[in-house]
Amino acid sequence: MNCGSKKLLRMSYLQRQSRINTRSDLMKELDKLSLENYKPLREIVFEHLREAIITGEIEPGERLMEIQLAENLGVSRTPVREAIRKLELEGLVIMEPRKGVYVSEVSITDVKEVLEIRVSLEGLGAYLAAERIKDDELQELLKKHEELNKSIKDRDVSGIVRKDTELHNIIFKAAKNDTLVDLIDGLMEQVKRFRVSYVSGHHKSSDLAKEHEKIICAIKNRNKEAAKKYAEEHIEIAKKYIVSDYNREKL
Amino acid sequence: MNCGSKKLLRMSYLQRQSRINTRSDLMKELDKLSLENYKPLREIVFEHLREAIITGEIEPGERLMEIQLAENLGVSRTPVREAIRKLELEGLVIMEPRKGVYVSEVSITDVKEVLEIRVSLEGLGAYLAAERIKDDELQELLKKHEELNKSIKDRDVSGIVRKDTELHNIIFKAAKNDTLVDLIDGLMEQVKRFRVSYVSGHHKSSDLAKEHEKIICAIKNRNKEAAKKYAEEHIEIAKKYIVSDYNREKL
DNA sequence: ATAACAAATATTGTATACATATAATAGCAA
DNA sequence: TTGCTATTATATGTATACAATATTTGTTAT
Repeated sequence: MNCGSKKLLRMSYLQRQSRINTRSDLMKELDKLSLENYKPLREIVFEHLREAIITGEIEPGERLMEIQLAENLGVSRTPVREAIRKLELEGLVIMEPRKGVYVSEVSITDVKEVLEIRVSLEGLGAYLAAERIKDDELQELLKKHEELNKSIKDRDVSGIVRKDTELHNIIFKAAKNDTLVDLIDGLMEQVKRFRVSYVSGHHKSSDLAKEHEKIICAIKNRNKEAAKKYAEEHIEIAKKYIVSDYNREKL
Repeated sequence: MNCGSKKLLRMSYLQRQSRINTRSDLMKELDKLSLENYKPLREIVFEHLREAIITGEIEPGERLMEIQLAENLGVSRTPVREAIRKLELEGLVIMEPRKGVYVSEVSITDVKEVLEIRVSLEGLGAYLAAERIKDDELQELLKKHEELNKSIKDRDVSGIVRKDTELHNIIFKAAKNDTLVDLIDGLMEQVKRFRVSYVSGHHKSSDLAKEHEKIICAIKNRNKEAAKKYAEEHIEIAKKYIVSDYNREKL
């Protein structure tokens, strides 16, 4: 595993210079800005490690050693440890006290469980969105839908994945339930780690388009129950493809 | 705020004695046991603080200061900091970098959001339970239901709350989705912090009994859709009572 | 009195030191 | 060899030291 060039992070710490005593208003303003940008090292390390785990750069089962990570990142053990505590609570790593920390494995069972839940939550999101979406959000939704269809037509896979994610995010935002958004985000982390793409290659593009169409129409027509039903169906289908992809790969 | 008698925790650290070189098998066995029981200080601190926050012993908005907490608990800042990182990820505290850590506020909006989600998840739990429950789990469920009804008949409020929680837990266990269990647990923390009891005093006992009856019958009959519907209704009603309790209190 | 600045203080952020436990290795007896 | 103990190395757990920032207090000039 390669965590990037050594001492990469140290700069961001040393950059912070000591106080200048008499300063202009402009300097104060600049200072305030740089403060707003300030992130503790533990945050940087946390995000870095999370990214590395989710993308698979650090593989499941691999051990995370504090000293080694600290040296690679050019920081001390303290921020690394604090970052690891958060990863632990997110379920990305497993701690065995006094033994060490290991990147947790994601089984197909875990993914099935998560998607089972996501079926419900996506249904809820669409239901609430149909109830609460505002006009400008609806416009945004329709626009994103068109963009997605264009990506589908162009067979631009990475574009499809991106636009699809954005589309779902717009719906969740429109549902006006921040807790729901956070919950989904946390859940999907597990799925992302599982190597199959969320938008399966076998999920026929034409079907995908139709499914979205139905959901969006229902939301537009403020038909809550229909929106819920179609959204649930949509994820249910995606789930089936992911599972069958997995089985295919297992052969 | 009083976090208990000073130096309370230090014992658990000092208890761990240095190694005895030649030891019997029995001693090894004892050692293994004490190891399995071993919890890092950060865990103890974490659980302690979480409990204190959930019960309201530490109030929303209150500041958590590392040195003070460490002194009160008789530990150093390190385990306290690591515990706080976890509380932060759970949303129980809010961190402002370089400023401090504050116990997060729980608004009625948050509670509404959580319960909105819980309606869906409880429905999902009952649905899956109806599909997957095993005979012994069903027996356990029926037994708990009787116990709950007894508590209701006796007007034993704390008994009702306890049995109700246990009943719901049995259903979720039967759903065979561990992720779902963890998710619900995390979510309900927020509601518990909100001072209204989850089983509202205004939720008529007779209704409560009927609602449970319907859910359990549906599960028993393996009627998934009905189980889902009744479970959703049940939480929806509870949600209404909690919200109206809140409004009443606000007067 | 009050605003602005400066010094002092308290608190968080980070690094390091020390203690203890686990793992790995080597030596030794049966 | 095999199994045990002793030894060493390495990693984690905890405490403390140091650095930088925020906050409070105090002082001075207006």
